[in-house]
Amino acid sequence: MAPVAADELATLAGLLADRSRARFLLALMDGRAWTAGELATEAGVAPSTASEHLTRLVDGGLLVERRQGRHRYVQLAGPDQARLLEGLLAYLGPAKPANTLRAVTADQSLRQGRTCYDHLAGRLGVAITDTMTDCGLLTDSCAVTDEGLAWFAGLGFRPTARRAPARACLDWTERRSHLAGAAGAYLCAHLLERGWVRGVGSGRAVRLTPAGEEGLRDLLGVPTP
Amino acid sequence: MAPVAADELATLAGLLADRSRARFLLALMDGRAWTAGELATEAGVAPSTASEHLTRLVDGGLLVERRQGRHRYVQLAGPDQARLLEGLLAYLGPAKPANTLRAVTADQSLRQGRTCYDHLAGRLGVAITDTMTDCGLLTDSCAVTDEGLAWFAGLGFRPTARRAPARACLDWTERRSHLAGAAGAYLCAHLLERGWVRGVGSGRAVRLTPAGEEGLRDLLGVPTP
DNA sequence: GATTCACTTCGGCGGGCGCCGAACAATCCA
DNA sequence: TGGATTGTTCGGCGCCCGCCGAAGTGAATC
Repeated sequence: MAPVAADELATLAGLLADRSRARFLLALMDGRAWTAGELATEAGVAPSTASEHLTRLVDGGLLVERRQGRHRYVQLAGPDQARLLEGLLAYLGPAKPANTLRAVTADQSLRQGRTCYDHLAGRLGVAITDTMTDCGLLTDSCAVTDEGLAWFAGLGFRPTARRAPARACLDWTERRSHLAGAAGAYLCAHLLERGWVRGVGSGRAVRLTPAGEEGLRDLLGVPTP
Repeated sequence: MAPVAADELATLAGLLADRSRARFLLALMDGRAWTAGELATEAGVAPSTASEHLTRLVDGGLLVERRQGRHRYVQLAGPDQARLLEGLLAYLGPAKPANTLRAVTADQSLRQGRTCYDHLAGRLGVAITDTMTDCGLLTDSCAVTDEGLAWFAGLGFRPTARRAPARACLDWTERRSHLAGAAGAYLCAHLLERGWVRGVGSGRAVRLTPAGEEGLRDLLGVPTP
């Protein structure tokens, strides 16, 4: 077969084939920008080591960087890169049971609800997606219906030509699909801004606030997940 | 973040992060079983080298092997593994333009039609999928409609609980979805068996035969792609 | 039973990769 | 201006990995 494709595949995989770089990428799955130092701490390596890794990831196109003062902010390059990682995580399947109390509770809250690059995932994400499907706002495969388009317009969402308004993203803890794409990102940002969803701890875990529970019930008739 | 997930990701990526192993996997994307020797020739490495690579891929769960006499047959472990590779190839995007005549023609026929693990892809695969969608046999997102279920039943297809009857697979040359899953695999096998689709050369490339053109026109009203 | 064939195991070679600490550069703050 | 903070570059260390050829195993063939 075409050796060129094999080389590209091997090169791409090589970028991910390192414990430290993998930890960077997993951390960056929250969609936020991290500084080089934060990532070094996160992965437990020296700043110099992290710096070299980041250069490789940026050169490889997986990350984009923004220099600001004496900080180097780095972020997933875009939805394509997030999708790539999601696909790999979905293949690896649900994380194995954790063995320390701290890890267990962190794991629990992560399963309960989290951000997945720029949209909601975990039980919360799946529950919202299910309810929207029941309401006829989404099709079974997470496409936005006409009714759904009107609903999103009511929230202030305006679809663009550049990015698909909605797509299904396979949830790696629930093994079910949840809403992703531009509409999913908008919804997530909207709920965070309204304070209906709030971050838990420093990671990607999020939870529904009491106000959010009520608000979503009004908006969709969603039961507490 | 959970270091365990990072380690698993890095380990998995490490399996793919080698030119020779990547060539093996790409070759095995045709869904057939290859012998160790064939793969060694394909990748241009010594048999001993290939043997070691195959052991790693089997241990890593990407491949399954079957010993038969003095041959070691090896094959993609299943649809999950094929999906994983499809996802990576889709990220890499359409292959860059080839620069030798032989490569160009091989590339052309591959784009025209090919098997993708166990179903049809390329222009042919997308064209068949599109026509089936137009006929109301599939939804926009490659789910089988009730009408489609009846149509497939007429072909002798019997859905099982173990595998989803249909799903969308992103075509890495067309950048469009085509039909995959159990129904896609059945259709591909069916067309090959009837002689409506035939392999071109030794790779994954396939083309529609005159009989197939006529037969599909009867069955679906499909124009020549 | 001897030969051939497909594959595996082993030893050894070379190269690349990940890691660190030390020195350096750039920026912010007092 | 001087010192603290942040990140980068460089040299060097050690390890792992991919590769090969030679020798070995086991099955098929004659």
